[in-house]
Amino acid sequence: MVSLPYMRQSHLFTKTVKEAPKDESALNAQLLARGGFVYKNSAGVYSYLPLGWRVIRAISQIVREEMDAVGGQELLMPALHDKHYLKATGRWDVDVVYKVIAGGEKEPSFNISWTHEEILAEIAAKYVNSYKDLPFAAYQIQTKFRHEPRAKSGLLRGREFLMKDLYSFHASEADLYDYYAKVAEAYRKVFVRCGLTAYYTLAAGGDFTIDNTNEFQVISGVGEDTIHVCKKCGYAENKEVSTLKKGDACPKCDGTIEEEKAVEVGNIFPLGTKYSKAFGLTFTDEKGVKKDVVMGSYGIGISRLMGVIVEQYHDAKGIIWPAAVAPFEAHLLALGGADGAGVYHALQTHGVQVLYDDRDASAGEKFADADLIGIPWRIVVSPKVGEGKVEIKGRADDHAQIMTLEEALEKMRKELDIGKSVK
RNA sequence: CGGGCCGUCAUAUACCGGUAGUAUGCGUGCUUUGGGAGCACGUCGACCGGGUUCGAUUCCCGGCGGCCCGACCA
Repeated sequence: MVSLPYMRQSHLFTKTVKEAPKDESALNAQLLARGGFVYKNSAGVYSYLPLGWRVIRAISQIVREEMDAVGGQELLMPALHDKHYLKATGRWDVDVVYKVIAGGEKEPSFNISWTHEEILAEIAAKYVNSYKDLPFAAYQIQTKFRHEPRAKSGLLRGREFLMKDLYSFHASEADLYDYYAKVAEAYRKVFVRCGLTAYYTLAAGGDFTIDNTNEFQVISGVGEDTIHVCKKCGYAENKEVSTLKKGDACPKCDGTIEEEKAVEVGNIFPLGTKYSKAFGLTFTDEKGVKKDVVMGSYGIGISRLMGVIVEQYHDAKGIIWPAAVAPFEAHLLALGGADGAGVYHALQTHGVQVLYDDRDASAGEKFADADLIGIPWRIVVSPKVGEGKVEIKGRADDHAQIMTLEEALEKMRKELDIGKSVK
């Protein structure tokens, strides 16, 4: 069934809760749980409920558009991986890998997906023969499983999470780095569209690559990383590889280096030929010489992004979704016994994604829920507002205005929240 | 994986070695209707296992689960 761009709140099977759950202390998890966006099934394992899934889909759509724009071809790979994949690259015994023991077996013969370099390298080996088959890039949005020793911070570090992973295949390192720069640019666009200020940061590669890599970092007190950043020109280094320190002059401009906690929202890795070699992923070049394909990989944590956005966009009353990722565009409240059905249908006719609070609830409860859920525009119909008029208020605005529906539609069109800048 | 804290109605909490209380929610009815309404009645609870004890939800041990700090990490 297709998820409709409009909904009556009385039909929504989830409810808001007034009090923060005692088993969540991270702000993103508290607000998302209270609003009915997510349900925690285990530590670091969440269900995305109807409202939350709409946000995930909005973020995914932005990511898809930008990946498609740099030639990414979307596919979907399996979550269940035979052990030969990780054995081939020596990663079978990496400790975050969840291994699967089937009924009747003593030893695990599969693992569940923690990353897909091996899977796609093997697939690519079937189709790539010549330099004429290169370059290309493919991506998926899929669930990753990692046995984190300590899941924490709500959606920011889970054991199961949604990730977009893009892999690129090249005839040369030069071509890889050319594409790498294009993906970095695409990532900038993704984060801008999601309303985030993300710093392009030099970092260490970890398990995935031997080279230094680059990460996109959003400054936030809940971050697990520490970056050295010049806020004037946007130059940033992860503290783990940085030779700079707080108070130093920026090496790129006349600004000053600051030290900040940050959340990694994206990363890009030059992989080289490690995975190509393991799976016989070779091509024949113009001179007839057989060579290893050069690979890159590029990740964005989709579910983490939802958590980060909540950390950045909230107030004491609830979430303030940037319009681009909001579950709906408008939240229609019928108060004082008014019937909002007419306005509800009119908004639909004008293509506005609207959640209609038609519940038999008090005004205070509807206002509180609207603030908590955080849809960008709140539209009220009531006897007080008057026949033929609506009251409209942006979630972050202090005051509401009364106008005709046509004027309200115009206002919403004009004042689209297009997000913050990127450095 | 080391350390700390914590498991009580659906939710948030309180008390207690001897009949587990409050608020919210939920149900019914009436009254309400612009910032989580009021009244009445009703409804629902001690994570699991073992030990100590006349008696354990309470104390002890173990398990399981959750959160936090650290290490590690999208």
